[in-house]
Amino acid sequence: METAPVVDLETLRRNCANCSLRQLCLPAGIVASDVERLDRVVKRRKPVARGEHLFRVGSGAARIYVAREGSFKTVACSADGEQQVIGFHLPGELIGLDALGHGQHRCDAIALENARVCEVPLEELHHVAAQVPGLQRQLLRVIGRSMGRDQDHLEMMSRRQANDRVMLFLHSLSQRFETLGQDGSAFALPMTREDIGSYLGLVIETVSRSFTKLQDDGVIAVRGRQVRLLQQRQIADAVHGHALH
Amino acid sequence: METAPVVDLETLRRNCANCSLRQLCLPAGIVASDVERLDRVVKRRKPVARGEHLFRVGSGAARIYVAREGSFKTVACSADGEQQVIGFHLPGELIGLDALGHGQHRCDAIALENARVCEVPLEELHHVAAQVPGLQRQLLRVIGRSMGRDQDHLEMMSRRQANDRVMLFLHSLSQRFETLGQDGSAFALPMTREDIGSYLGLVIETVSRSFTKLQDDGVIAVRGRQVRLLQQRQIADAVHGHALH
DNA sequence: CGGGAAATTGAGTACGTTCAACGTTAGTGG
DNA sequence: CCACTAACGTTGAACGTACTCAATTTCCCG
Repeated sequence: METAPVVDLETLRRNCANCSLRQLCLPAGIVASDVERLDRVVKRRKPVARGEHLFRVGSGAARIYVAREGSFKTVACSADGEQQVIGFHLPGELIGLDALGHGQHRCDAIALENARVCEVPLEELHHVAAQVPGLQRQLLRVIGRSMGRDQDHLEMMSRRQANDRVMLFLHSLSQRFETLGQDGSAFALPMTREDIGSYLGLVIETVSRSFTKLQDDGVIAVRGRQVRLLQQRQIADAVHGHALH
Repeated sequence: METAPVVDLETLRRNCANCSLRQLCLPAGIVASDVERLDRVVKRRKPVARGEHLFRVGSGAARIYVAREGSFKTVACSADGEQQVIGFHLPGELIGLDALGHGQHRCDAIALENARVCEVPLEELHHVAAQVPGLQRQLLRVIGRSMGRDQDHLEMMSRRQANDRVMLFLHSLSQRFETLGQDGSAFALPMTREDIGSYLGLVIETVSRSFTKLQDDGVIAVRGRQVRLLQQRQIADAVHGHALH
């Protein structure tokens, strides 16, 4: 138990109105009084440790989550136990939308680092959204952005050359870090090479070789999980299909 | 121009309450009086001819569409003009969600056959959804199903073997036809081999060879676009990862 | 019936996978 | 604080599958 003043500070620091992700999250574009109503249905969950599951395949979809600190991966499991990483979720990005369709999660969500999430009960969100017109729109916008990232993923998978896939991947991450107000040209990968390989449909060795190749070509600098994009122009060109050969 | 009685029949046949797709579409689970309110904002569009665009990259996202008769493909265009089929849309399935995120369509939508769509202005849908709680939920369910199909697509792309991709593709189509109340074990592909190849990340020759191989193995029977699934068990096994070797 | 697109088939090549060995990093306990 | 260990990552050589290029056949629509 804590004394009253401390609780207040904690509350203040933690609610939507004061969240650094506010612009990216559900409250964006909603007037202060309505943010308060939204805030009341958002549960702050205790931290999720690295490697811990946020939810699992088959569990009900009573809530959606927003990564608040730390990033997550979602992993689809075939019946035979083969796994595939289908998404990475940086702070401000929604997790758990996969269950909207049939009420059951189709994938596992696992924390890539020690993380923290906001938890939004769907039923209560519906109630608030019905009363706050802007929230409904914003919910669809956020869902739409999530679908856009899925489409980006698909575009990566459709590239024939492993190098192109990796460049697209780095470009996508770069943009998302910049959206978070961080440096998009130098960042730490929160995931392993194995995760990247699974996400891109490549084996780990190929990912490793691609990183090495891109470094040799002077396009990026890699050291472990630390990455710097040296020739953003070249990467952007590859993204737009003007291949380098 | 038509005489009054004919118009009435047309109207009756065309509105949501009498649509054969009702169970799959936005009205599902909404009481009759509310269906009427939804119905009032749904515009029936004049038929879309085979090969015609429903919308194009960059156009605003004022509306979403539901395929009513005939199917569609959505095609993403890289800046260099390279195209990739990112989705097929059978009757009852939503088209145009790709613009929810940023208000602009990221792909072209093209009719694969002479088709007909329902057109739903987003702004008006928001209004009705705010008043009809069930509609909001149903909209999210339909969106969720659409995301589920995207995830299925991704799972196809992640398969290493071309045969597996094609089998997953046929399985997915089969299920969707059955949802429509049609025969899931024998159907006509609405799209070309080229479309299939683009969708699966394979060249057209590989798609052709896979069809031939699957036919030689007795798994399917193909003749042009007419397909029959002979060993659904084997296909289901492949889908679940128990490869055939 | 003719023309053009769609689909099939064949041979050679390129790229990523597989299998295997080695290096490196980070987290743990003595 | 350092040694130890296991997970993570890199590099190399041989192989296999899908791609490329090219020729031919089938199908569909006017």
